[in-house]
Amino acid sequence: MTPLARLQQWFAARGWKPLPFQRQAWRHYLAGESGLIHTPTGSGKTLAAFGGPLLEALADSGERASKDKGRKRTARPLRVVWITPLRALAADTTRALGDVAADLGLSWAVAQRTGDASARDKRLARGGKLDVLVTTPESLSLLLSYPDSAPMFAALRCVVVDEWHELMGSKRGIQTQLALARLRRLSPGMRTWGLSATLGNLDEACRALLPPGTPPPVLSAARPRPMTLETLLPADVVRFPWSGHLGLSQLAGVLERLFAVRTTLLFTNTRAHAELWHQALASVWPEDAGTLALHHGSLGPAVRQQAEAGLRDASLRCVVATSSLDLGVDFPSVDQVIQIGSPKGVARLLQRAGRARHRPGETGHVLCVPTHALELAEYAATRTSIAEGVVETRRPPRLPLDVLAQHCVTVALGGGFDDAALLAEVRTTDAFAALDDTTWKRVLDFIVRGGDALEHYPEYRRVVRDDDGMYRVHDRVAALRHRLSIGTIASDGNIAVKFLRGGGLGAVEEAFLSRLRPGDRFRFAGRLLELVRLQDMTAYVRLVKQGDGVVPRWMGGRMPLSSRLAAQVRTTLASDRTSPEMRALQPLLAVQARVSHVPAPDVLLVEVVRRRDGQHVFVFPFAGRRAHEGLAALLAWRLGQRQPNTFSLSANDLGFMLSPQLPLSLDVGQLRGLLTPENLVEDLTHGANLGELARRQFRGIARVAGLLPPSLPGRTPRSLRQLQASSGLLFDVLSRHDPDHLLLGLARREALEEDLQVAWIQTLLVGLMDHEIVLARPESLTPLAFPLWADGMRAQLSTEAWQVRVKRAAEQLERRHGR
DNA sequence: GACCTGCTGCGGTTTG
Repeated sequence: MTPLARLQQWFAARGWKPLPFQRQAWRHYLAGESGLIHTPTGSGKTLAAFGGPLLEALADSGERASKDKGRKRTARPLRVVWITPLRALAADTTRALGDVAADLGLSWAVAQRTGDASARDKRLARGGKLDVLVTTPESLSLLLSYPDSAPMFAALRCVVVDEWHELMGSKRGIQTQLALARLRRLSPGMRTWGLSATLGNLDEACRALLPPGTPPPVLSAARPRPMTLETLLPADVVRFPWSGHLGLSQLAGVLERLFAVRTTLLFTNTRAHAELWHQALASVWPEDAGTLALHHGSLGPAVRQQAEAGLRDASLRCVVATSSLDLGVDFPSVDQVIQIGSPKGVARLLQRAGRARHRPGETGHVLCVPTHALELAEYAATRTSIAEGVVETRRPPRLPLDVLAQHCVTVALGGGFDDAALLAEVRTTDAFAALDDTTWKRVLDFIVRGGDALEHYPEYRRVVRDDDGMYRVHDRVAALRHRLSIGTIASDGNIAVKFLRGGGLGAVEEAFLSRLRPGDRFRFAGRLLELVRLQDMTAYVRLVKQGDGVVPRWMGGRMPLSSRLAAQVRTTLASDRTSPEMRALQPLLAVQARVSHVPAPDVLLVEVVRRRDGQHVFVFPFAGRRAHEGLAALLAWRLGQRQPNTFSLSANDLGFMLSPQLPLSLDVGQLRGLLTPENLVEDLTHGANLGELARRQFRGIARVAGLLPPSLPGRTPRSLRQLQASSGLLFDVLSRHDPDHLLLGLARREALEEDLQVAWIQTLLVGLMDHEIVLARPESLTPLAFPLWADGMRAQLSTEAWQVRVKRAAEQLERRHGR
């Protein structure tokens, strides 16, 4: 039987037929090509990517069987490396790939090599007795840091990178690019196949992943599954909050929908919100409390695994989760997905909606629960974007030299490298294609000597150039420290939360816990806890039955609305009159139109309001929160240059607010002058305090580049304060003695590009040049301005004073608008 | 009567 017939037989035994994109993928694979498989639904992608290697192996084993008849099998080389971003996926994939191979009669050893892999698997991987290796980018780098790994990869046929859309936009993706270049060098015949969800820039995804050359095949799995987006409309939008994010006023409606089906995944945008929603649901939960669970990234593995197991065996009715459940193992028993608050992006909502059960022929569905009125427009805009196939892009970082430095030490450790050869290899990656000779020399100088400012510290002399010209690591301590700090994810300063008798619940930010005193209560992991003592970066707690407690606020990503979605919101506000959300929002938009203007494309709305608490200037570029923060700082700086003044700022996804201490008199002409793209970088550098932003960026960079000592296993982890101190010290030393240091330059560049989004602001300002500016002077806060004003007040006032102010303002508005 | 904007991800030990 031919290999293809064998594989088809395997499909037939399950009542399946190979899908067209799977057959295409196999054909390209057998022709020796690399490519990308793009599957909106995720179904069938594993077999699309794994079928090629299977067919090839089946053909080989047929040949070998006839040649080697009766002879003992010789050692087999590793054939496939499968990279996944999640350990949980590695375990699942290992099982799945092993099963298929075994079914087809291939006596393959399939094992995983991740941090939590079994000792047997690790031995197999290091010992070179494997056919298929499932791993993470970090573990792959670790393997490359061992000198005995090179022969192991010498006959590699294929690398599959799963969930490439997740990796490509981050430094983990860059680490992957560099590792792939290494593998291609060790095994020149190797193919690369990527698996990706829907993405706005598939071409870029290919460039970043695949070897340079002819345009690769990009295969799509069938047509996307139709998806419907439903909004839980508030009973009366006019009385619905104009501001706020938690949305507990919708609790009753949500509860009703929860019990209309068996199992629900309820997504919130922040960990604190997940805790609060879990608490609220638990207080009205009509059945056994054990059927409600919580899942977020600060919870310990045991707590999370319990929730995941409950989803797998369908014993849970509802899990309240954050992005920690966006990806990962599929839970076929989930019937319904609910999204609380803003979806923030098309891709994220699609991803979350896709977590609900896939039944053949059934459309996907997500129920959106607004937390304030304007989110209705976000939902309508998201639906339009989905219908038009507009999905966000992910941009790979350019020339991240910290990752390169780390990779060079890895390669030096894994048998050493020749300067010119490694440079050529590194330049085959998309990220470092433009790396110039000078910078390369400085990277080498950095890992060999520590650079000008650090050359007197022996711990920064990690790599040695030997007499034969090869760069190697000789020092055992340096080797250990390097392996301990491989990877690009920095997460420090968390305090473990543990019960007195063992059991760990997870980790909470140092800044939060260090404010509590023994005896204080807080809510975490869905429980009310009392702090007993704080010791060695661990908080020992005991369970409290009743009472009240604060919920930690974590510091994490900012989750701004994607710029694409923000722009769509403006279009929606201006022109969508038919969606249920926008019909519901009409009364509010009528207020907005009456007292000011409703924003429209090609129009920049500016509102100047005078209140008893001072003057407020609201600007609505609809560009996403990050850009608005930068723009607010820019305008404040430019205004301050004209006349000394002090401003308080606030920004959200739709616009920003400037509240000057001395009132301004603004006209359209002045606004134009303030919004000029000229001198942008310079003004932003001063206005947003780039130095401080760069200093903050530097901590992560220093860690990736190997300048910060890793905390040793089994020892008390270093506190955030210690880390900040050592990275701050380094930053100062370098700034003083080596101001041109390549990592300082990188920190400034990242602060400009990522924190401040200069490129995007530049595009925006150029675009605004031919927008009409509408300057309105409403007598009171408009529906658009209200959330910004409330935010700004919160920053200034205590919680209670803030509540009183917001309430009073809301009441005034209500009277004024005749509600 | 209207309040709770800060996500996710990984990683070492080796000489019994």
